[in-house]
Amino acid sequence: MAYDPGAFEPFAVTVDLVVLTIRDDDLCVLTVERGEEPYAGRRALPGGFVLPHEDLETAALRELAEETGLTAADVHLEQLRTYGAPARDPRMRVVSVAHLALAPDLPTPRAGTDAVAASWVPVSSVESLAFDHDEVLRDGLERARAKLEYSPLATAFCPPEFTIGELRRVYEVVWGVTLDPRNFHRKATATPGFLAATGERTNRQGGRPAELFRRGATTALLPPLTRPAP
Amino acid sequence: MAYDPGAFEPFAVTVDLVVLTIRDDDLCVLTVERGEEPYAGRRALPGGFVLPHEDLETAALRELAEETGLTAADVHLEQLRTYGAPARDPRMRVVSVAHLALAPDLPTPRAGTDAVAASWVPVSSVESLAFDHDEVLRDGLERARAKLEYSPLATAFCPPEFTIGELRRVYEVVWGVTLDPRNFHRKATATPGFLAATGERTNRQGGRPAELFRRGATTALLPPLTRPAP
DNA sequence: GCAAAAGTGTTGCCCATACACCCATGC
DNA sequence: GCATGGGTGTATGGGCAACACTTTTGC
Repeated sequence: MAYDPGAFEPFAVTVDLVVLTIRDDDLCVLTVERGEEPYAGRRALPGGFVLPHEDLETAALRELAEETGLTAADVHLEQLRTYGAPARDPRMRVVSVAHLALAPDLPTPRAGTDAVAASWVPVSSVESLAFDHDEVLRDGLERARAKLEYSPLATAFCPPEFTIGELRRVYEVVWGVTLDPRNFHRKATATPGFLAATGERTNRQGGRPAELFRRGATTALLPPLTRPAP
Repeated sequence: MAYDPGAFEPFAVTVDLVVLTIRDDDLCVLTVERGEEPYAGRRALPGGFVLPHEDLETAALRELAEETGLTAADVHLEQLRTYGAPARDPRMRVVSVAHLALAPDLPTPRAGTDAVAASWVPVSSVESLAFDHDEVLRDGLERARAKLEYSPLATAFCPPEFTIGELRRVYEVVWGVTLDPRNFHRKATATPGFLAATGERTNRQGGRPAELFRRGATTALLPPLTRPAP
């Protein structure tokens, strides 16, 4: 019965990454081009095998660093879901623990070592990824959209200091909606722990200089920022 | 790099189950007693190895049937999270895909084949489960509590036909709160797709006979049933 | 009648929306 | 001045908590 040693089948375990960022007011996902069969030439989500003594999250961070140069301090990373259909990889039995990462737009394109063909693709124009990665991406997007409502996750798309307008654009791009700037401002600043004022101002957006904020200490938004119906 | 065949370490992959039910107005979790080392004599969540050609969800359903006799039609089952710390099992590298199952109270105790020491334990009096199962249980409870708000999941704790009062008691027990019966009734019946009237009545609760409902067709509660603050 | 549970009506408050309006900058 | 984005004030409407009240059973 359970955990009878010796009676188990070996599996390969990988981590796959749904890395999202916002570039030019577009929600983008990191993809790599596959060089070998199966799915040679097709785009896929970045990922790789978990090493023998490595935690799952550590493996995800290592892959993320290899592909983007980003480290744990730069991104939000969380486990998404595990995919283990028997035939999802035609070569062998592979169970993949997918992770979701949210990153601010990178000024430097990429610092990766072996990220030969990695590139950001707007999620609206992604199609036919390798393996079951279309489904993984769908699940990741759904998770990200839902979590913006009740967690301060949107700040993960922003640089360390940001304006309310920049934060609002994150919500608008991820949700694909337009929000009232006045009401959004009131709501965001009124939610306790969401934002921490810096006292600084910037006029990088043009118009009247805006206050700069850092992310606050809370991990949950009470009350939540609700998504408009349709 | 990613998916280089031959360069992977074999892992054991298991499924673990957080099976919740409500017995005597108490939220209970299914546990088994371990017969062998490690953690011999300690209680643990039920689980076991994924078979070579088996889907993860299929494996979870098989384990669930072995322990409880419950089948897919009887329960709500969803993937919870995957646990893969290198030393979580001292014998070998094991990655466990935990699942959350919600079941109505079972009139028949258990129909399992090898469920020697399986038993329901109130979650308030669970302590020191084997492996990392305390953490798994905590995550499962948190998921269940959160999902009652925005999904019709509470009906999974009820028999096929139930009254509003029975449904309300599910919320009260899982959340550990008391709810206003009048407002709950209004809210539950007003949420589109949540409940389907049967036209039948029952007086099994005593007092004025209550209408019987079945679960409705929706998978999301709009608007959600919000949990009271503290 | 009395207790218990189901269900309805009503009221007042809070909060979200919509939008008028003012502020501070670049050009 | 004018355009652009930042930020505040305020009215209106819908939802929800609180609770009075009625209904229908068992004893």
